[in-house]
Amino acid sequence: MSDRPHVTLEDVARTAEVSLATASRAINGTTRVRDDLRERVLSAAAELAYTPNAHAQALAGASRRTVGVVCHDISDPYFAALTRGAMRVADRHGLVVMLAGTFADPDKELACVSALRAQRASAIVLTGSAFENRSWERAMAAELEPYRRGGGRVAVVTRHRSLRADTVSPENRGGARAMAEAMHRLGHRRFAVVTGPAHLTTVADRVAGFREALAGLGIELSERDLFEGSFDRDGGREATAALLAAKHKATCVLTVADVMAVGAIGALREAGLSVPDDVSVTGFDDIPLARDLTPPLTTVALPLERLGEEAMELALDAGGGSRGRVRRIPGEVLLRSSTAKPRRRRRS
Amino acid sequence: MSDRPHVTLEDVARTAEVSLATASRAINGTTRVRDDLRERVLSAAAELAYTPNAHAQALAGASRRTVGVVCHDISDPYFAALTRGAMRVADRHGLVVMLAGTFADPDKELACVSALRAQRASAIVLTGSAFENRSWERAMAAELEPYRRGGGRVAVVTRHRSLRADTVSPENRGGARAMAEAMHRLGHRRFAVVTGPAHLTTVADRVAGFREALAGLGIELSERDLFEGSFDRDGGREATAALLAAKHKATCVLTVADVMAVGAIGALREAGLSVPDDVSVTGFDDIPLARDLTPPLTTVALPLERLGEEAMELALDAGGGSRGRVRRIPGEVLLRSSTAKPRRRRRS
DNA sequence: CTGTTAGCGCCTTCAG
DNA sequence: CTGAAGGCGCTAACAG
Repeated sequence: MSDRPHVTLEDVARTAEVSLATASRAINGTTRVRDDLRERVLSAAAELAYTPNAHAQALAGASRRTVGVVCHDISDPYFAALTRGAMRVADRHGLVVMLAGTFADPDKELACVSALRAQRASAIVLTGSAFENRSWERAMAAELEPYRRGGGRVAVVTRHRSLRADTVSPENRGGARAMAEAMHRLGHRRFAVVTGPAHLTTVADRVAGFREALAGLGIELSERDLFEGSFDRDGGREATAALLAAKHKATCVLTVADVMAVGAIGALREAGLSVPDDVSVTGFDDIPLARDLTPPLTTVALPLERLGEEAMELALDAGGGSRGRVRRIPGEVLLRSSTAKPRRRRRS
Repeated sequence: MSDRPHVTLEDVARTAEVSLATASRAINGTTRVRDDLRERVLSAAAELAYTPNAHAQALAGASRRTVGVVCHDISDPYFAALTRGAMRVADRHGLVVMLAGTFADPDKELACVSALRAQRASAIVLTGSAFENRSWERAMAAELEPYRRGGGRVAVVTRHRSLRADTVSPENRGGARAMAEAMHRLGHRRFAVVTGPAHLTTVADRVAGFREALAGLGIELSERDLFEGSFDRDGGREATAALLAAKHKATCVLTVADVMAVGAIGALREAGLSVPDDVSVTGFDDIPLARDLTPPLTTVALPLERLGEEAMELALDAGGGSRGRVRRIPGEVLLRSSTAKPRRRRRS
């Protein structure tokens, strides 16, 4: 038809031979419009394959149909599940979500929030761990503050209270504590921790939980019992390789995430050790595939999709008045077969 | 500071005591601006925490910094990996991606494209299987056509040529053929297929590949050898349960996706069968965790992230002239331990 | 009910 | 180099 870059409402109005306003009303159903006119407008719109320009709509102050979700890495099952939950409720509200992946880069995360702010997203959900970094934290708060002042809502999962946003808080520390205690109860006395980057609050909290519980049971976790890797499968693999190289005598390896546990199990196996016969391994999160591993992974189960759903709900629910509702989500220790009583004879 | 809902360029200009135009130029670096003025503008912007309104920018015809990716379900490792690749290249180009999840609902998929169109996304990548459905297909084409006419670019992964978009085409059929042949070569003669919804082109293509290869080897796959479930882990589980209930005598179960294979292995195990000693199981895709399963999954490996990357690259590269470049991506049979030579004695 | 008109916030010719 | 003015597409008051 036309060569115009885009079909606009004006084109539709002209084709239907009505005024701009009438066309707008007919399409949005804002006000009643005489039937025949509406017919004409609608068919003109269909014929021209008209789609309203969301930018113009937003500018004109009508819609705010987009929300943002920012996460570190969508290909991590943890974030995938969270995001799915968040998307589901956004969808239910007829909102489109802009997903921003930061690849765990603090600067990029700031940039994402800025972009979302520019898009005038009506809500932003920050998932995943924050960075234990004062200046970053300040910068993020500085970005969020004006966003909120402009009417934006924000909710976070596992973040510092300092952001003063509604937060969904899985009990990382408590879950870790429970897991360490459960392993102790199973009979383990020599532990090692396979952990991720210490500057991630999630990591820090979980390790703290392990340490706390064990200390309470008379077992000190020293720096030499901690093996750090990236917060993914390969990180788990490498950290465990280091553990093996150090000839650590642990009978139980506590990891801070299921994905790391997967790597850990792989490394242990390659070294000829059996899980759980020689070493027990625990995870954290209960990602979907945890139960399908062999052996099925003992882990601290978190209702991942629900975390995402709740966060989005908080973000969308303008209620709550003063900033800072907190919804705690407990984790549950799931004993599966990657853990067992320690054997008598020491390994290696 | 102000109570205005949003800080605008005008606020910045006023604070800096310059004109709107100068403020704009100083911030965008479009034209040279006297140093002191620029300083003033920039510091005013910083002080007021100014963020340009992306909608206004887009409306004014300047930027088009968003691209869309639509997929069925982000929590499926296949889509997660694809999306990750796509996001990576978008990121590299300084673009924000809007991820739309359709939960495998054709209507929702149409709605997503419409929303992306409204956002004037500069490019749209459709990942994941199309639906084998004439009227849906027409509707999608009708939505895409005007989008393109308006300058929008679109690329698809595994879709019908009928959409006439640039496409990245993993060789589902060829890969399936190769897998079936490999299993035949291993010695298998009795096959069953655990498959997903037949209306997904991906599923259809893969099954066709199995059938084709087997037919060439003198083995007919009848309807009774096909067990259908949803396109995920649980679907694989259920389809396999049905297979077991039917007392199918297959020595090798070909599945159309790794996630389904995971379910299949679980079901087989629960029935007391050993994989691969009693039954061999194959997957398709090579999702990240495939190698970490026990036994590691024999599968048709597809470079998932690259699929996403290439699709986004095609979408972003206005070149290519006439619509319809096709980039074929071969799959590679990866023999791991979920498959083995069939045993002599028949099972069950 | 319907049409006219004034912005929404920004960019970009145009003059100066 | 800087300022004033028009317009991007749409909606929401206003008048008719």
